[in-house]
Amino acid sequence: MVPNYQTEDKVLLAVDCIIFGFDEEDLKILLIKRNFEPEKGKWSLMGGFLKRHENLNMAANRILYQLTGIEQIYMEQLYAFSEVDRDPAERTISVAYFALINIKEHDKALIDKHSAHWFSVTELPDLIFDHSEMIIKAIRRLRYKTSKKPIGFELLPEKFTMRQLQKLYESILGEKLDKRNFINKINALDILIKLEEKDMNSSRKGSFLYQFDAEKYQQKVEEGFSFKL
Amino acid sequence: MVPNYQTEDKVLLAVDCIIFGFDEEDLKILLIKRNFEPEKGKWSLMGGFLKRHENLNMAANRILYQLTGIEQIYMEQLYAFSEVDRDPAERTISVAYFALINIKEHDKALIDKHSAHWFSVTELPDLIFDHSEMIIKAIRRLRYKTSKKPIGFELLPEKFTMRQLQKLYESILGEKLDKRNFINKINALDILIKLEEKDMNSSRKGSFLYQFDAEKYQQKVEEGFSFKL
DNA sequence: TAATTAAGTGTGTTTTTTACATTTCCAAAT
DNA sequence: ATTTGGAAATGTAAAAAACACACTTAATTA
Repeated sequence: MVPNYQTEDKVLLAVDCIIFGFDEEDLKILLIKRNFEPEKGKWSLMGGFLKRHENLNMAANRILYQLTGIEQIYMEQLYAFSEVDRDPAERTISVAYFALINIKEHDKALIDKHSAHWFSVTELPDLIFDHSEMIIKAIRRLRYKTSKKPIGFELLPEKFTMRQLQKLYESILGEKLDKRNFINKINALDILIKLEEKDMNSSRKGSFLYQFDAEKYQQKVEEGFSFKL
Repeated sequence: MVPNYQTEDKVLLAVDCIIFGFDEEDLKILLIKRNFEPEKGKWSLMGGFLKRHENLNMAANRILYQLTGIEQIYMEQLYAFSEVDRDPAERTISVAYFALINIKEHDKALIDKHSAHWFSVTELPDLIFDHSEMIIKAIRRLRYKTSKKPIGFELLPEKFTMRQLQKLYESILGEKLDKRNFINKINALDILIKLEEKDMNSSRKGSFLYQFDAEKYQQKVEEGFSFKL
């Protein structure tokens, strides 16, 4: 009954990261080709082990930095995966994190170094261990969060069009949304700044660019505002 | 870059359980008085260490069984707590679980054995380590779940009155609800069986008893029904 | 200057949520 | 037998939110 710290089993604690990105069209996940055993040559999430001097958030940050070169990444703990045989090499528990990044911002050299590749969430390859399960759970969580808070701006460039934002939401939620209703709802939230600039790539008319207004957002959160999209 | 399983730091992995109960009036949490070091004599969540042959769910079940004597407990993984110094005795990561039980059902002898005690969530004592933080997170999660799925029947006796159910929801959500609207919503869900029996304790008129209809509920879940209360 | 293409915009309808007060039933007291 | 007290039970109208839906505008290119 009384635990004895000395005699208890210790385990390796891994952190695996589901890195979401968005490329104007599809929600994507960054995967690496493992260049080490076990399961060398197969696709997997980027991961690593928790070190003595770190907490899990620090470990996740470190791992994300290793692959993307980005230091301040939006990131959340997802779930601890602990099946006894999940890693055939050794008893390992993995705490999965998911992260949202602007797909254009990361360091290409690091991607190459890790033989990493962006996969659309609708066309994922086979993955090692329980990594597919992790991704399924991450997508579910992202969907939920998206429908409750205006998350997701991390996935877009600093300036974006309403159309891009809508496509992002559509690809996260996996369904088409009505253009007018979407814009009305977003505007009702009142957390975007409409810029004078237009993006002329998508059409002849050009579409206005917007910016996320972090200050207004923060203020609304503090006022206890509840977001639902 | 390439991990070497041999040289990585291993850690103790604990599981701590937030056990919720409901006593007709208040939402409560079951805490134990630690009879071992560190922090002997202080209040804490019931916990234990993950063993070699178990996954985390099994460990949580084992720990819950130890304290309550109940085998099939509703239970969910909450979050992994990993601050480096959270346990002064040794580097320990704790995965918190929360559980919902019928407060009348558990084994009193075990409670005594562990010097356990039910505390109202509004009057919690000081707790060891980061256990208060765990509880705050658990309550937040429970609130969210409650507002989305008709969870919480696990907290009530098999047969209960509408009033009891409403009080349960009120104590989880921390706010008063309108009686008529509550009943209308619950009835709209169509997952309760109204019994002929009445509970005569609460009033002279007596109030009808209800039962949760697990089959109907299951069916609705399969049909993709989404619940919001 | 006509044609093309995506951007931008508003309203009526339906559904959901909320607010709210009176009557009914039973047991206990008289 | 009658009265009384106290919680249980019940429905509707108003407000708010969600949804469906189609035409006009702006700028470029042929």
